[in-house]
Amino acid sequence: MINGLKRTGDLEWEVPIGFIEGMRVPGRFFLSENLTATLEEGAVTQLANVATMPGIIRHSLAMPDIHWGYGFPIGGVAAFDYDTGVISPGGVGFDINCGVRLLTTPLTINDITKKKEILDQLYDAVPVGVGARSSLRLSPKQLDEMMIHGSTWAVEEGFGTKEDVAHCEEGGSMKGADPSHVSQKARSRGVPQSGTLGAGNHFLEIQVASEICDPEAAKVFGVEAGQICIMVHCGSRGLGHQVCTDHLQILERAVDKYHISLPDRQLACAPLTSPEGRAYFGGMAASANYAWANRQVITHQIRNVLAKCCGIGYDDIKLVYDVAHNVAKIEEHVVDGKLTKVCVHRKGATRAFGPGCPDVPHDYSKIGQPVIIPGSMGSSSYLLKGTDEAMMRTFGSTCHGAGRILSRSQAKKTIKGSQVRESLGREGIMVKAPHDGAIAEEAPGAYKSSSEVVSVVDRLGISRLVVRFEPLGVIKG
DNA sequence: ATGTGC
Repeated sequence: MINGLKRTGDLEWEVPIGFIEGMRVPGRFFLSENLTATLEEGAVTQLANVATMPGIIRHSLAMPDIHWGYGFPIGGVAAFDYDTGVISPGGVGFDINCGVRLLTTPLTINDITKKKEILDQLYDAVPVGVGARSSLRLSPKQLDEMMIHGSTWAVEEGFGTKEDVAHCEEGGSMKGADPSHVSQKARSRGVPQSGTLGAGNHFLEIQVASEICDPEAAKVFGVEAGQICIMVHCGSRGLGHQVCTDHLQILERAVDKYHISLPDRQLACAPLTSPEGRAYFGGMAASANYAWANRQVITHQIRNVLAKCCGIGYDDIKLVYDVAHNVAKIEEHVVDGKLTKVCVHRKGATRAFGPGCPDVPHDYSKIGQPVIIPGSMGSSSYLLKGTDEAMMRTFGSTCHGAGRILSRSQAKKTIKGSQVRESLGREGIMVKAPHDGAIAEEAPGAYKSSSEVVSVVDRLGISRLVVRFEPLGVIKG
């Protein structure tokens, strides 16, 4: 283990104040023995760097899928006091509201006799790849509405049902979205990319619910053993990326203006209550809503394909839930025994609100929020539930996925996409992608084990396992 | 992640 770290529990490590100069709070991260070898020194330094930022509360946190990112580590969670703290695009990531949703179908594995045909049709219906464009032709006014109202806009435009909206984090529509802080350049990227999947680790997968770990919660979430489910992982595409780029530039100047001292330029930030901080929040929330609407439009295309190919009704496909993995939110948490307004940055981390918390849908209120953790290509994905433990220890947060161990370029150098395709094929997993390079970058060997990551958060109790899913067919961007 | 990068 890296020098200077303190083990504080079975699965818990501390980065003590003094690890680097200027830390206001300790860092804390969660890892099992099996995962310690994957820990990068750079990611620990980033965790310590975040601990120097103004207004940070309690700890700079990282989940077991921690890895090196832009400024903040991926897998990072940091809460800042609303009145004295800052907001930082590095704490959210370039893909604002990169997130994932889980759909159930009335089908079982025996009903999937024409898997290739279904995948081909899904591939035709959902544009994938870098720079993918859709056939939607949004007017400037429609794009504004999409950014202000998110999923609600998409459903009003005919891309889903009212029940879908209720089963999204934030109702699929974050308050405070302000399209006036989304540049023309971002808008012009967003229009043709609405309703597209994107590239990298984004995917659309046909899965089967292979293990029910918590029958009561699974029943409430509407998932049964052997059921065919669909998982969609994508974000805000070029629009969110451009919003991040634009505001980083503004916030780099704000750092000097507000006399904020930072160990890394990539932590560019501004006070939450400053005009620059508010502007980023407004643009970020608009991008988050764009992403929720984007996943809703894709859901509509999926429903149409499955209705046609499998003879089921559009309404037979239910949305279990939709979570954000990259976003900053204004929330209230108990700090030193007092309910405190904070801005929680989750970057490659999932909200995991426990039973009875605000924003957990009515029908799930007794169980807690569904938490959706996608696996890397060809590996298991998971449905978990949020817990009281998460509310107390991690500002209601848990992990988001496997976490990379090989960079994209390293993966492409050492792994052949065609071989990955063949070996997955032997396991009965069909892969469709624009080119083999996309498969190599996302090969299972480029990632930590998602099951190990999920087992750590389950053992810690900051979320609890409900269902495990195995992939049958996957579309990669 | 991204109309991909020193």
